[in-house]
Amino acid sequence: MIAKINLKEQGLTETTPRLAVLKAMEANTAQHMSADDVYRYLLERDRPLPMSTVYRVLAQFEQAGIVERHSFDAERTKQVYELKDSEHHDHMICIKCRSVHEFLDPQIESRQIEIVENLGFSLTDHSLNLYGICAGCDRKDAQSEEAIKQ
Amino acid sequence: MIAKINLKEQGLTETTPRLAVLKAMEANTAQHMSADDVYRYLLERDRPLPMSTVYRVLAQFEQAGIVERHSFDAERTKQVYELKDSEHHDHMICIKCRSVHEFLDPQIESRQIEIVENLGFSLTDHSLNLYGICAGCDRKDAQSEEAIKQ
DNA sequence: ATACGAATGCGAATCAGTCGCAATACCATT
DNA sequence: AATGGTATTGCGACTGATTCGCATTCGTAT
Repeated sequence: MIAKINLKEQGLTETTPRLAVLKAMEANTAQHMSADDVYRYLLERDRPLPMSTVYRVLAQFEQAGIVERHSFDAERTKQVYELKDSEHHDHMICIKCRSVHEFLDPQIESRQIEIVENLGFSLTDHSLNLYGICAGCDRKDAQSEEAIKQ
Repeated sequence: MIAKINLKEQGLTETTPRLAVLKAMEANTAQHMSADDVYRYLLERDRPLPMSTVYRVLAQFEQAGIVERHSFDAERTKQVYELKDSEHHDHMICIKCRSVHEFLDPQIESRQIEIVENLGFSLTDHSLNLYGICAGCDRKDAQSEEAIKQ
């Protein structure tokens, strides 16, 4: 659960566009949203905002620590955003259905710190993305192979 | 050391542009090369190739498994390529000087597989990027702080 | 040498994201 | 509630990275 976010507390004045983008993000916590997703959500469910404003507001939110930006797709380099909950986590991305599963593994987390320290490097951030095929798509694959055999 | 690559063995006919790009990559194994780096290298040291061809050839190489494509920069989304040696490895990127250090940690590798298996997911690929400040830049930072104090 | 398909060169197009600037909205103050 | 000054927005034009379409050229098997 993500605590209700108050823009003023994050040092941002409350403007209509910012509230709209925040609402869009809060309404879609289940998925990672691209700027375009936010744009289309607002167009359909709310009041249209120009793309440039969507980008700007998302950048402001990122700076303020309200959202986190990721770039999952190994090929296409579209960026997506998610509301930042207190817990850091890594991502597992299904290359078939593009679904994203979040996880956190303490063992990996602590090992990363060890590696980095051994090299005199100071860690500010990291991203671990696992790409593969999720259980759901795997099942579907098996089914369609069945179908072909018949 | 990377084994000498033979284009024909990888299913690619030997053309002048492909050989040129391969040479450029082989001459710069120490760094990760962007399409633009390859373009400029050829312009200066060899014979110019149009950007579109550089991109095309790099894409062909990627498909053939000759190079690997990464996107390190968390913000800017420029892609870089490196010749694929047999060993997979992860990357540690200095956010100051942009230098990239490669590493491989068996503990993390095996833990990833465990995590994925527990979730019925089949792993095809992964990327682990650690961002921080390298020993060299850390030293420089400390020095300039000294300088300011004086 | 010839012919066929594959690969290239060229520029135009696309795609995601950013920028400059005039117009407007916030909000503290009267 | 009106006012003023700053922060934010809307608009369109722009950029940088990458891709595409298509006529031309090259590589290779005959």
